[in-house]
Amino acid sequence: MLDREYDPGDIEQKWYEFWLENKFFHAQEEDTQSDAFSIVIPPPNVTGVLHMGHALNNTIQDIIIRYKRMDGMNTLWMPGTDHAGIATQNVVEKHLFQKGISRHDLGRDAFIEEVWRWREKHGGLILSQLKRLGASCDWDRIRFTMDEGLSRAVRKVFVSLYQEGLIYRSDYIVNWCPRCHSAISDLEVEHEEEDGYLWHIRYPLIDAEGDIVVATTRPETMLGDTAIAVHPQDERYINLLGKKALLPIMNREIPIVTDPVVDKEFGTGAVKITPAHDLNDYELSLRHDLEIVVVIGESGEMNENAGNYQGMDRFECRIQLEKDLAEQGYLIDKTTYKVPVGKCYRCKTVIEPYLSQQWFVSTKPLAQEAIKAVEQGRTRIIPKQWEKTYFEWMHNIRDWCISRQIWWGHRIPAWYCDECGEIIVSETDPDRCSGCGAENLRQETDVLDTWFSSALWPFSTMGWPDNTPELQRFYPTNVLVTGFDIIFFWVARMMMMGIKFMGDVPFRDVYLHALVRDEEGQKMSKSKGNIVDPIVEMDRYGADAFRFALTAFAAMGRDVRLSDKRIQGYRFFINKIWNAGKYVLSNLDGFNPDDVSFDDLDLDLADKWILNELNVTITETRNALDMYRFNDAADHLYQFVWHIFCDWYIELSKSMLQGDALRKTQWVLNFIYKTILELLHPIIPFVTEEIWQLLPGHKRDSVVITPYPTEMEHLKFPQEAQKMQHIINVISGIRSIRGETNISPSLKLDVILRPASTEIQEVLDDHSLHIFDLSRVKNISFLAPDSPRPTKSALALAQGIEIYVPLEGVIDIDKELERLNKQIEKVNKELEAKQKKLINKNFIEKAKKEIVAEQMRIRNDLQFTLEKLEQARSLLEG
RNA sequence: GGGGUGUUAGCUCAGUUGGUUUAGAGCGCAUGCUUGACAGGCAUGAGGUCACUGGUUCGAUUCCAGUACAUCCCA
Repeated sequence: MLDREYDPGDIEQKWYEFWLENKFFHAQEEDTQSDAFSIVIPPPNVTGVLHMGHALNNTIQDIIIRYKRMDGMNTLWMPGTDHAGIATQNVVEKHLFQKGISRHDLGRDAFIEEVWRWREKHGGLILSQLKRLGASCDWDRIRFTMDEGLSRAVRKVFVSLYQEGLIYRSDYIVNWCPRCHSAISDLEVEHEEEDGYLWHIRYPLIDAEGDIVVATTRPETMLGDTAIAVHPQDERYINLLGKKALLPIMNREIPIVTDPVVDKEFGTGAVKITPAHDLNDYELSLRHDLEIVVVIGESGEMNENAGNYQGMDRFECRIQLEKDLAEQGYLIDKTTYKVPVGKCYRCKTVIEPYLSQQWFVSTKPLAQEAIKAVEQGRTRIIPKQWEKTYFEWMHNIRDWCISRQIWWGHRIPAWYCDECGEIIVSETDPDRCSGCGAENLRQETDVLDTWFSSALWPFSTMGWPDNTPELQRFYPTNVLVTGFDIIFFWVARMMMMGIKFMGDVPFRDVYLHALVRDEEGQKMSKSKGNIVDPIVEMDRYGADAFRFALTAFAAMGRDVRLSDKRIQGYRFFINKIWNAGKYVLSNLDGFNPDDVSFDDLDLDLADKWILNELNVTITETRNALDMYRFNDAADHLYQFVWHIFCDWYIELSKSMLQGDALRKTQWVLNFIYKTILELLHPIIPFVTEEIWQLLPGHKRDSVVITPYPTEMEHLKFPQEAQKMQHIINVISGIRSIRGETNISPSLKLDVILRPASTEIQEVLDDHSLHIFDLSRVKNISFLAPDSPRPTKSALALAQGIEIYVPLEGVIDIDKELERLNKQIEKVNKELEAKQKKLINKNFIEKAKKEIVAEQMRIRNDLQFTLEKLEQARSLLEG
């Protein structure tokens, strides 16, 4: 006997261990019989803890993989984590800092050892959290981007791209994060508009009278100015062509140049040029062959080229400089201005555009193939609307800065020979220079962007560059499930690398799901304090309720607004399932479905109806899952379990279990309930397993490996289902009268039914037991279709049936009149609308015949209904 | 500045190829129920000019354009 309430705690752990022990999640790479189905997990950061985004993402993947596994496929869900270069380095540095140690104290090798130790100790947290969620990953294959195998893949890809000229090393203005001490890619910069100022600064002219005024949002960069630029057609400055100006403070002579990129509308139309600290200025400086002066260093401090300001932080310098400029009469004006600011997406530090030597991937040729693959449908992006975003970005792709000035990560396999200047890029560590034979080589100190290794994930995790059975069986993967926020970071790059190195796309489908937000639609963040913690929710309501909530809200392409309360709501559903299970089990004493032959079952109308409904639900659920419409699947199952099975069939079964019908009712209850559990298992794995194991006659060791239900031809009963609908309608009609006309709940009613045909009467008569059971009726009598209607009765109308409840001493006449009037008004309105439509000649002529006929039929029905209602009203009043 | 998405019940959202889904669900609300699985429950209800303005059409919540507001991405 099950407990009174469902208590998830122990049950979840028990079954997860059971699944692992039995290796149900383990993919068979040697199995060539069954169809393969594979997913690679979006690797969470090894430093990470499970947040709502992970929870949604992995719930969806688990639903898919469990569904496919039950459907008989050889499934692989490849798990793992990425090494999160900068993030992890930060975490470990912070940890060391508490002990008063900096990474420089340790040195590179010792620090990296420290990171590995840290990862040993704390890196498994998020994986255990995924297990808590129920994720059925193939844990025997777990991968890490810094594993030896994956590192080998990284090297091979790097070398091969370098040899093809698709990786190059160059001086360029990159996004420099002074806090992370590294270059980052364009994607890692968040752009915002902030309230700032526009400073107008006067630069005296050298060979002429007066001065030229420039406007800038970043005065501190002026220390590195090497020119002033104006638009060639700007008449205001036409007389200054070829002249020079004096850079204040630094007292450096700088040329005035013209360039069409200068915006005449901005400020005074004259702009200062700082090639080392602005991308546009840099490109302009190349065209004009300008000097380049770096004035800001790697920590955002002013360097030795900044004169008296050396050593100052760039923002302190700004303040001091403003003061000095004002004092010396160079500052003309300072106005408020909306300034675009780029910030590091990790630490929110203001990015410094910084001229340095970096490694880049030339992405255009790779992008071309990735575009083609989606255009040709070799990879589908779902929902389709994201294709446009994908194409847009791919078409305008810029080269990818892949070098990072940190220690934790894949060290770039390049060596420099100081003797001859040769650069050696090689998969294996070289011991001498390939150019001059010198032995003192220096390895590049930079490491690669973490996303570089993530881009290889779909094949590196399967053993590439070796040609493994896994690759043969499971590449390309069937679907990638991820949030749209990393479509560029990750999806696009995997596409490029997969096509390049595997010759085929990395995944057939990309399913992009919503982002999880809070109740108000705000992004969840620690600083806002609006975080809903998945672990807390699972502790409170169980993993199943949590998963079901996520699934039910995971409509395609939308945000998921989640709150504690909504998760609680779905716990009630889990509890409902639990209680239904309790009911079913308590009525199966001594029952074994194997003792019963289906053909001998004498099924009742209600049985055939519920079996038919089950079939419909199976189809709907499968369709929804196949189309990634998880909320629809959840919805159909919720509706069937609660409002069809529990509300109707269980109630009907109570009397059927009493007499001769015991056996077949037990069979139906068991069958329906077992199928429900199987249908629900991918969404709510724990509670379904717990009860499924207790049901008699299950054939497998676990619901995990039980075939997912399919439509069953021999259990389709559409006609019986229709007949049953009459019974349901009558019961609802009676309940409605009772509910609205102040009838005492304990009072058993007399009911008169007036069916529109003898056929319907037969159905009602044969199955009146159900009506008695569910509507507290003591007597049912029938009126022939042509007999007069009873007077002084309440009326409810069902399809083809009039339901009368004599009101003598039973019914509140005023309430019934009120009820009738309300209905009459409603029907009247609808009827008018239909009339209007059917009067319209154009409609009759142009609309399809079937439509017109159907509209006429509806009109007639409405008219008929109206007449009945009005008659009932006059009978009451009379 | 360029692009995407959204606006449907008090709240959160479905609505898959224009006409029956005469606009649905969950929560909330109202009324009544100690119903032998479940009060974390049962029954019955109330509640919507489908943002606004035009267009296409016999017919628009649905297709198209514009407006307003919201939100996200890119520069």
